[in-house]
Amino acid sequence: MKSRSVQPTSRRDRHREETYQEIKEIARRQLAEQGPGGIALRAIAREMGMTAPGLYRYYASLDDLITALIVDYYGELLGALEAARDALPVDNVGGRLHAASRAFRSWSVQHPVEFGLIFGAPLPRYARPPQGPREEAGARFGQVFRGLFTQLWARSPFPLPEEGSIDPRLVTQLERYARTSGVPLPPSAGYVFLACWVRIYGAVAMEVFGQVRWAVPEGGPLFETELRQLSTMLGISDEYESPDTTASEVGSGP
Amino acid sequence: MKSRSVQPTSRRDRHREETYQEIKEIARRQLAEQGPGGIALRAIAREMGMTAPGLYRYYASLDDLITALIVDYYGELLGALEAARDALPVDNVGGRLHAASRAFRSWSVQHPVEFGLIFGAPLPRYARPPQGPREEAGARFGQVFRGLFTQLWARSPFPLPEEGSIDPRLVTQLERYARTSGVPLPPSAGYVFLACWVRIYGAVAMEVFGQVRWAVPEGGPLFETELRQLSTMLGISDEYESPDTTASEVGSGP
DNA sequence: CCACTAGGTGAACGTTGATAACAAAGCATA
DNA sequence: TATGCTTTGTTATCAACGTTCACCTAGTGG
Repeated sequence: MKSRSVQPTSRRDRHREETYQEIKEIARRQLAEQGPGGIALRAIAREMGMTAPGLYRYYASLDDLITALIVDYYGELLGALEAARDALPVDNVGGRLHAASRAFRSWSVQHPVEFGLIFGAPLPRYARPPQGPREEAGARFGQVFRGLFTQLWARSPFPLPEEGSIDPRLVTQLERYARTSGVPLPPSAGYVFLACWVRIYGAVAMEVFGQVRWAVPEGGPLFETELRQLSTMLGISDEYESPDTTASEVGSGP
Repeated sequence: MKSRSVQPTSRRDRHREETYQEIKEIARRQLAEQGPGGIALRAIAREMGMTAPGLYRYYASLDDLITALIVDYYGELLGALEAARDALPVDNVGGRLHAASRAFRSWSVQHPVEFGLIFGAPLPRYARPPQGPREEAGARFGQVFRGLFTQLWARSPFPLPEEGSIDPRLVTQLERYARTSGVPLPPSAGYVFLACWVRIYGAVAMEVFGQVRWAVPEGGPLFETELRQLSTMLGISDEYESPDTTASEVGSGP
């Protein structure tokens, strides 16, 4: 790794980068089409006009490839969230929170398999690396909501549940979290944040995993209602607006 | 299929039933130890002292085996729920609801892989059968909470959100659900039920899938707090009691 | 021009799910 | 009791998988 040259994009390096992208591209299509586990090194190589062992010059194992994919997906989801958030003015914190939440659901519904990879049970043989780019991506992802939430709290504090109604052990945990991660939220506000996230995650996960179909054929309305309830809870119901009806139409897969 | 004999448990039938159980038993251990995807027909056969094709006399495919496992797990989870519920007197609806909810979390935390199989993303190559014993098991599972919830509502109606705050499409969906499934709940009460379930499912899924570890190392306290909040929302906070502290200690996996 | 290395191939190992052809039990009936 | 069908299991085989090794080739840098 002699990073001597100012122009690190040599002819070969560019080709290598292209190959990286091509591999991931094909893996993505396999993932989306065949579901997880449909990612097969040999199939990728075949489609690329290569042989399987050649891929090991790029990824040390299938797990590494999948990890790279997850990181990419995380990044794209993060991008979608930030884009939705930044489409509104900075002072409209409530609107930004709504937009980010909706973006989270939209992306998840449109990428069910990928959602499962990120937020669901770990893949069969796939061992989740404990500390790596994946965890970092997760942290940045959480930061979006955390940031908006703390802004909201700083701007106009919303009513909190009594401390007594929160499990003391949870209070301890939240205090430690606030201390180590530098999030200036009192424990009960931290709990409200967690509770909000639980509802958003729960609603989306249930929809994506087809776990709510027995009651509700399509998850959009439920999510919208949850969002609205949350906004009243956080005192930003004024900034709640029904989404564009055209944007909520999503053809979910089988 | 001549069901002529009154004694269907012939010598062979018993042996066959034993073999069924042995297969599932080994598959369960593989699942728990190796994670999903660790279930391999050949490995099962090897461990049984058989050859792989012989297993096809019992299950038409690996998917069928997994489906059978899921149904079994569903049944056991259901049993745990009912047991926890029935440990309390029938008139203590609130307590029963708490007990069932806690049983749901306990089982899920103690069976993370199995939980993923039931409530998470479908397995790689596994195609979820649209209508079968699995759906039936899911229906019975939901019935536990639905039953308690409707009882609770019939006994002492809790405050409901204004109809106007619920997405009209969701109202329509809930009306249709109440009509087709015979659950005598007004739409807004149906929404409250769904919202409660979203929070319970969300909290448990996040804990099991390790999606909340960044904030909270152990999910018990968060779940308890959620449960308590829900009970206040449903007007049964009087019947809320802190669980036995000894029962909340659960050694979660790596 | 020459040496070195990155990138790719072929063969091989051990694994998987699945099917087809065939043998041996078990069981029931003539 | 003897015959014949059904159930249960085996062997052989196929196609696919991840991964490793030895080898080759083409491009790069000195």
